Amino acid sequence: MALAANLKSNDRLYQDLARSLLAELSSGRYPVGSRLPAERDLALRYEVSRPTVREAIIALEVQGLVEVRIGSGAYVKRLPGEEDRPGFNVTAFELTEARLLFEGESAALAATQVTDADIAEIEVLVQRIAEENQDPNGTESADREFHLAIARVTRNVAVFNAIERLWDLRASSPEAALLHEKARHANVKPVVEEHSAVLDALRARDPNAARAAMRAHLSAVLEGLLFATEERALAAARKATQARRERYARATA
Amino acid sequence: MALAANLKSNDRLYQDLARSLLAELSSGRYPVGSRLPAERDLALRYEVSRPTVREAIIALEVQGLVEVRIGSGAYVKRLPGEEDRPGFNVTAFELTEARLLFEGESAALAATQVTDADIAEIEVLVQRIAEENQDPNGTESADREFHLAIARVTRNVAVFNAIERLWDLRASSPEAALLHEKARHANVKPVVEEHSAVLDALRARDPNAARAAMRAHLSAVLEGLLFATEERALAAARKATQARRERYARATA
DNA sequence: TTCGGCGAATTGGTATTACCAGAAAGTTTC
DNA sequence: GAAACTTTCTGGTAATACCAATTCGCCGAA
Repeated sequence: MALAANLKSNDRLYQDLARSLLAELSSGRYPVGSRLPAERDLALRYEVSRPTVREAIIALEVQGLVEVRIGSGAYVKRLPGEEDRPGFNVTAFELTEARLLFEGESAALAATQVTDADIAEIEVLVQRIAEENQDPNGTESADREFHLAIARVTRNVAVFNAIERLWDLRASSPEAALLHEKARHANVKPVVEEHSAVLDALRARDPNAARAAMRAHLSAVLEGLLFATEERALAAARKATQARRERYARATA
Repeated sequence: MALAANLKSNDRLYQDLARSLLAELSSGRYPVGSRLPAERDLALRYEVSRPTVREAIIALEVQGLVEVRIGSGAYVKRLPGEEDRPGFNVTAFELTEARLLFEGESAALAATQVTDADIAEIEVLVQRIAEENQDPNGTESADREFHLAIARVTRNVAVFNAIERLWDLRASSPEAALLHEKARHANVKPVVEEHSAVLDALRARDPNAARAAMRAHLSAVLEGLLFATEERALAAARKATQARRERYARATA
């Protein structure tokens, strides 16, 4: 099996082969620590030459996915999905808490920098969320765009990138994506209202109001998240986050 | 020239060769857009076989450093030093402003989560700054450790990573490093006092005081930064940042 | 002179074969 | 049963050949 027919053949052979091997890693066929077939065997199986197999394996090696031991074989070092960048495995709660802190300040700074053109752009994004209500993916995208647009208004690349990164982490965390989807379903209207409140604060160029509105919005998201967590019977997780939430709410009240 | 003697030969040949090519890219011999010698030429020059040359080039290609065009050659796509992660070119002002916003919240959250053990650890770090006064690198390192320790106390990995990333960006920005070094020289004692103020707020478990102390500290850093910028006769930059600073100060007053 | 096209030279893409060195497993020997 | 040897398997590297895509110069036509 696994002949040349499996290869897409738009790229070079080694790239196709690397992609195929990547897919096999993702499929769980070769768990971390296991050994890949010998180069000669892979060459036979995929009907390519051994140099081509070596090129594909080197491509995986450079990416840190496999480790080649001379005379022994190529061993799986890391699975494709497991990013090596730190902070990949953050909980949905941590991500949203971080957004609550950072995006609140982002909104406050944005209120001091915002222009009329910015406001017009953000108005469109607020509308889009309401319009794309029917399509879950659509609202997800529009929601992201709204928050990133505000971060962009700060005119601070470091601030923008930090917040964008939080969204990227959320996208790459299956748990977070799942929880947010569950949490958002019944909440599209409140989200629009809360976004509008932030927009109003920006219009008024009032940083404190913008911070408060953004924090109120993300506090609501956090609440929804905890509710969704509870629904999924993650009782243990809820216990920990609940205590934490109360402690933080009590301290900042 | 450039015989096998250039290769370190501890690793596999393709790795040595890739390292040699990387060094040549860094040396500016092959600027972005230029073409590398043909595989056959490289094989002759480095006294290796063409498959080995191909493996090395593929290693560079996977890293996004070169782009191989069939029938044409391998072209330099990106230089080794130039990180492709976004936000690499942020100004020192942007970085410190972002820290002012984010680390203020980090300190506030930390004040709600801090334990006695955390406080003991941070006390040591505050002391180290005063002690390592003579060694610029030492104070730089101790300064970083202090701020990251507080971020760690939040128990929020997303928060910690975001702040750590800001420090990493600062380290990789020559301009920021230079400016901070100039700005810090006469300010070690104030820094220790400001850090102590943050520590006191943590001891009191007072998030609002912690936020205020951290923001005051980073505001002072920002002032020093602007002063250093001025000293370096970056009048134009100062004009932009000055106006920005005033607008933000006026709005949040 | 200029422009278009054709063809040779160059370059990367891939396959084949061969041999070496390190590692692992099996066998023999004590 | 354990140690030493031997066989076998594995990756590392080299050499060669041929194909396909590109490039570029030559040449002829306008």
